[in-house]
Amino acid sequence: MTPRLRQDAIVRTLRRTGTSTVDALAAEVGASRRTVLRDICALRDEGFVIHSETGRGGGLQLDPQSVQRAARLSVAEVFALLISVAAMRAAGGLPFSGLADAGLAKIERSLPGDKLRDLRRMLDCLYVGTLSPLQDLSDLGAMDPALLPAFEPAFLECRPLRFRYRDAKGNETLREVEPQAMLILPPLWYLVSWDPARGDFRHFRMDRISAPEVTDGPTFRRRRVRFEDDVCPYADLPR
Amino acid sequence: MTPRLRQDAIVRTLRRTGTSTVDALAAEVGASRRTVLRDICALRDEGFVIHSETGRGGGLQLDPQSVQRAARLSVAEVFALLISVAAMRAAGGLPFSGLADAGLAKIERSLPGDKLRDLRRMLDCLYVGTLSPLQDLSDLGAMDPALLPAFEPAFLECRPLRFRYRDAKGNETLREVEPQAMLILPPLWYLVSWDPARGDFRHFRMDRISAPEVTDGPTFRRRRVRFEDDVCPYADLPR
DNA sequence: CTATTGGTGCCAAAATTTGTCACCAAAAAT
DNA sequence: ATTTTTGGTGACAAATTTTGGCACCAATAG
Repeated sequence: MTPRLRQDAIVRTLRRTGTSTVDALAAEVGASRRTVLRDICALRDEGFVIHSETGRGGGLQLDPQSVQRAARLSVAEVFALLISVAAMRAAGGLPFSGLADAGLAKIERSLPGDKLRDLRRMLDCLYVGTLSPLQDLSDLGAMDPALLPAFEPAFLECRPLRFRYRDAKGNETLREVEPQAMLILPPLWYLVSWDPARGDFRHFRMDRISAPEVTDGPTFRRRRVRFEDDVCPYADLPR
Repeated sequence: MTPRLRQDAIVRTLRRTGTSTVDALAAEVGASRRTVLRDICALRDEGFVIHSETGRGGGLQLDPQSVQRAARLSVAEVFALLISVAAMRAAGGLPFSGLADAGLAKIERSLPGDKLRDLRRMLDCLYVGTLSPLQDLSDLGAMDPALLPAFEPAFLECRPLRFRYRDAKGNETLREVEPQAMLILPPLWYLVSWDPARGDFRHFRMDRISAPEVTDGPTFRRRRVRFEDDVCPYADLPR
């Protein structure tokens, strides 16, 4: 009898009997009192609420509401969580990143096949690198608060995005591009876009974008993006 | 690495790569060929449909329609995910942070009351601020790779932590403190600790800590931490 | 005070998991 | 036809995890 199976048996018994003592459970599942207590502990760690009362007439009781409602996340939500973990890792050590990955793995694994395909397609649009071109923090501007509300739907729904861009020399231009991917070179975020007017890819630092607007033009198709050397799609990173 | 985690990693890799050989999987998850084959066997027993083909160009392939199961996250895992989202927000705009928060909210809601209280208590140990004291990226050192494996259990289990600390002037001292909280002032991470020898709180920049060790001393109790002005517990932030 | 019941720490025994090695079978390349 | 690549099996010792047993604490009810 594996630990996992025994724990399932304990949950089932508790659901059936309502209240039960540790010793009764031990007899039921054919394990020692000590092992059952350890299992109770493990189940509580996993989120089951198990009330306990000492003394005569006491025992263990499983809160019927604690049956974990599976958190059903949308693909975009899982993607968003992945982004933040990926970005933090790229920025250097992230405390508890191992645990965060374990959690994400569980979530990913709970996604049905078709949603997983969607997620993978989105992950192909996320690139991370470690070498930041930025050496002086004072050069890091604030992101236009209007950017995210426009960028997010444009990126998710493959709609062209129009904005003003201020390049390194301070020149401002008006752009209308297809947001194809995101590149993270901490602490900078880049929008990797296909520029139809120029027939080529262009990178835009997100903190230099202003007055963004989702156009009502037709949706575009995703293209294969190419980078050099130390930049790789997040999906290909070993985890 | 426990069998369960390794099997999760194998499923993720197979989903990511489409087709993969046993040896590639073994290298990826850092286990022997034999172990991977055993894991494949176990996964098949659990209901995953994994096609295989011998000979050149052969390999393993996971049927994308394979089972899904509810994601049961532990409190520590949820905490870890929260940290990375919190850190990214603090570092400035995070694309899709709204979605990430929505996802986290769903996960949180799926946690039963008890575990939610635990999570809240952990969140009280997480502080974020926006003003970084750092203006020159060259001053940002690399975190000691040994830090996280020592810090994480010390923080989670309330065990004292011993380490060498190099202050701003370059002086090295040996410390033994109680890790009470984490403070994020991107891109810096601080360990907020109670120093029993000095009877006061002290902040330590994580990238200046070296040779960390969890002591086998008694566990400590969490204390109320106080900060000024623009630093607040993550739990108090509107979300 | 005593009996009952949950809960923890510790340690050695038991069970399981893992790595290594030899070897088989099928398919593709030569 | 032979070699190479790739999945798969069996066996056994080493490493790791799980388990049982024990002593003991805390709370509660009679």
